[in-house]
Amino acid sequence: MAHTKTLADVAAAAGVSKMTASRALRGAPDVSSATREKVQEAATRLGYVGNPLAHSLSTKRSDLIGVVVPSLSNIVFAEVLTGIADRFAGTGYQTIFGVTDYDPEAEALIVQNMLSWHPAGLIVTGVDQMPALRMRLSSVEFPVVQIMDLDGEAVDCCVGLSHTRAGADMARALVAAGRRKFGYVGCGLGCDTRAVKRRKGFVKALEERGIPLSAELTAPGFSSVSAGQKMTERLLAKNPDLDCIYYSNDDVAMGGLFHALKQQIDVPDALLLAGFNGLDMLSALPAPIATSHTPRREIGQTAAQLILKHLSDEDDPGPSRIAFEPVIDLGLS
Amino acid sequence: MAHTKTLADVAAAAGVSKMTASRALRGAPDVSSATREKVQEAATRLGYVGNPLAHSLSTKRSDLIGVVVPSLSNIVFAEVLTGIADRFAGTGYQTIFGVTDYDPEAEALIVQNMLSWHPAGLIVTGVDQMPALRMRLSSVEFPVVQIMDLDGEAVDCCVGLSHTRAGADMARALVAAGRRKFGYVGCGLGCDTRAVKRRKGFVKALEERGIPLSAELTAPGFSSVSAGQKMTERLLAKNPDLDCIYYSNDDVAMGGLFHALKQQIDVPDALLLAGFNGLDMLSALPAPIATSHTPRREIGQTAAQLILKHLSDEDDPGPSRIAFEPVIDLGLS
DNA sequence: TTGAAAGCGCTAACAC
DNA sequence: GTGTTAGCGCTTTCAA
Repeated sequence: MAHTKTLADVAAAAGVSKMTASRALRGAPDVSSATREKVQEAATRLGYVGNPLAHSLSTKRSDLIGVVVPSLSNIVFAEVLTGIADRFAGTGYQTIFGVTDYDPEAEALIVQNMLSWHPAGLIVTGVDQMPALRMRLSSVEFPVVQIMDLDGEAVDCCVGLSHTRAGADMARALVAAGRRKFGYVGCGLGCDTRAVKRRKGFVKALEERGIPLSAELTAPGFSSVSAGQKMTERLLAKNPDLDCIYYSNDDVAMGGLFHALKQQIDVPDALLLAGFNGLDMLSALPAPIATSHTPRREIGQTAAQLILKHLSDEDDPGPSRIAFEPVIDLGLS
Repeated sequence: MAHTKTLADVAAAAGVSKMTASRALRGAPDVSSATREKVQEAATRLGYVGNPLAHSLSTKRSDLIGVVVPSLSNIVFAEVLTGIADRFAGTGYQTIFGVTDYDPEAEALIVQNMLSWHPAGLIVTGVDQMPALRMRLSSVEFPVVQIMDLDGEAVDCCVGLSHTRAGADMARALVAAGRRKFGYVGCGLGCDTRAVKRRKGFVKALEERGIPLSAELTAPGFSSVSAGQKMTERLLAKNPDLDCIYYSNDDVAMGGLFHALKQQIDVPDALLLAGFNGLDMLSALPAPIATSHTPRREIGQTAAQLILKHLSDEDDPGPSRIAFEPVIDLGLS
């Protein structure tokens, strides 16, 4: 590509001015269809590709959508991203993304950096940003969507679910299913505020029914199947009489199941395991894991949709708050 | 953000010209340390954030790194992305990414679109791009790294492993472990060229030892645990005498394991299951799955590192080809 | 060591 | 309907 074709080249080739070419290519209303065709023909012939850099600098608005997630090793966020990418595919918007590793300061830095690109919209995970970042976000002039979590105050738009309530709902469902001796196993509660909320809702709902949490084991570090396995082993060694364990998520719960299978523990009759997310994989497991199904992909799509709506609407539709209801599935058929 | 601060503001505040401010901020050599400090002080005081759009337009080179992967629902690519993001964190480069859904035409479109951003580098998955895209890529003036696959001709740099050989190695290891009646189960071979290569290497290595593939079941659609479970059930129903099944990857193999566990099949003694990737999760399973451990994260980091090297070096280091050797683990302790 | 002019490729705002 | 002018915010000349 010796010399990238510019609008000027197209205009020259079509025998019109740069402005007319620009208008024609963007489909502005006031261009005669004759010139429009001339210009389009010239553009395709030259293989003209617009320069979004120049475009954005001129309009002070890029077609970039910033997306910030805490982690990618967790399949859940990968699915959310897929939903986002899905919805933006073919719209001309480009997603740029950042991974915070659950570090609020890293998040602030990443967002700050994204802002310098003058994005058309921003999607960030959760509602628990640092105060400085919240303030910064509330003063931007493009749509901001906070996803996954509804427990807290949103800056602008918000798509997700109440994790506190999800935890409480699960507690009620498990009690209704006859469980009484509860254990809890969690990973990364130091940084995953949503897992903390679920645990809190869970414990509170139990207490409201006069049932204590009999045992608990938490660990720093990211959640993983193997962590779940080891922690379950330790928890059960000290508390063999539990009839139910609530986990910070499905991954950890699967580790618990694998331990139980090895130990020939009767799941779910003797011990019911409950996670969170409703990973597809669960349906294939040799024994059931109770879970709350969350629409990850849909959350991503909805967030993207919301941004598109804000960008297309003449009149700003204002902040929205879209709540999804996780569906509890105890897996007891 | 009423009026975003520009370089002109900083310059004015520091009492110098725009040019001097620009040079000072970029750390150009020929600026007196006195003015440099003045400018830097003014910049931080005003909260100045450079505009990468203008910068890129001017230099005709952005700080964007394009990353194209076939899918995100597969944890493998999420891990590669994590590695890439890791390495670029704090370098000032921004990754923009696209998901092709294993569609070569979508890939061509996405890359074309990325090129218009004048990225500083590009990372694409595999070496099997459409000819038109290959040609396009070979003529760009920034580093291009193809990742994951080494079986084919690279456009520029290449980081990954030979899937053909990985399949063959696994076949040899399984034969050495005494297996003789082989089955194969695979998903999405219509689009996942790397899985196809592994299967091909596997079958060929078996043949070289005079062992045929006794049974095979493939299906369109993306790989998943549940697909693996169902397909294994069907395969074993017709071929109960298999003593080993090779899967297109670990996900599908896990589905197979779950089926076997339900059926009380003795894994691995009666039936050995083999996948590919070496997912962390495998170590927690109640029965072993043979696998080839691939360094996903490391591949991502290496690709990023390669780009950084090309961008920093005065003299172009030229195309590199970095091969990783997957480590086979039969899980038979 | 510093500054002034010109321009990256595009578009908003006016003329014609 | 179409062209002209003047930027967007930065950097690359080149001159001082």
